[in-house]
Amino acid sequence: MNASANLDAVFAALADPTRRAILSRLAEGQASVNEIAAPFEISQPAVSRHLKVLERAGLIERGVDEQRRPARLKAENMAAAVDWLAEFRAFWGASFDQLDDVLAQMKQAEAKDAGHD
Amino acid sequence: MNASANLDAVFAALADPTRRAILSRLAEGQASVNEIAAPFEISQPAVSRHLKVLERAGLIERGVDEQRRPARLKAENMAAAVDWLAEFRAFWGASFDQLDDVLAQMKQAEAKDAGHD
DNA sequence: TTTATATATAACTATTATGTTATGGAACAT
DNA sequence: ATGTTCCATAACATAATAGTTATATATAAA
Repeated sequence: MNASANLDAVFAALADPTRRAILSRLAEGQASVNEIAAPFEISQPAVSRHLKVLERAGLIERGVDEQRRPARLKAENMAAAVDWLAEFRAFWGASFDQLDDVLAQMKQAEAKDAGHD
Repeated sequence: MNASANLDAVFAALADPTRRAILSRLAEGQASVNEIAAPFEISQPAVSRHLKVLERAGLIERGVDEQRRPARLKAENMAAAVDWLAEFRAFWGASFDQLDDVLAQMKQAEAKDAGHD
């Protein structure tokens, strides 16, 4: 609901390398918990909890497939994060005039939940 | 040094609303610790520690001005964060074909430290 | 030299995060 | 019915985070 609290959750979720790796994995397609956990050395419950963090941040969605609870990417909140970071594009050292256009499109496309911090 | 560890620090730093507000403040120009602390209800030591977190994440630099240690924005690592997030632009729901061009420019502009993740 | 200002650090507390192992429960297979 | 697979949750240990107050340090001013 609160945009700032949402950004808290999104950035906090992205701060963990395991969770970023999970998101990269999900960019290739949805996957079950065991499929997601396979490449990591941590336990399955630990992965389940990472998935819960990602879900609370709105970065993934869960589904139902027999016993499985596949996770799939839901990247809109990444756009919100980029949107916040875009405030600082003038400080990135390069010329990002075009980015303004892109962000304008983004705001239009996201006209669903407008307000942002 | 390590790009992934760097992203850990950057995203973790961005996960706190006080720190995001500090960065927004610094986008208007460098400021001393007391100037930065003024709008907040937390103590000065707390602000000093937030600044240390931002500095370790490479998001600010400190200067010297008599007794003051002014902080100023250093946004390159924000670009690194956006760069990572850009992997997922295809999932943002809109068409961001132009973003590819922007990112290409970004990579060129950042030809200083190339490797990411 | 003493005092004031600006900031950092130390010591402490409370909360949150991340991992573990053990176990529970749902859905499927036999 | 029983076992197997898949996942979640409970209970716990440890570490990191974020805040506090008290104090130290550096520079400037009187």
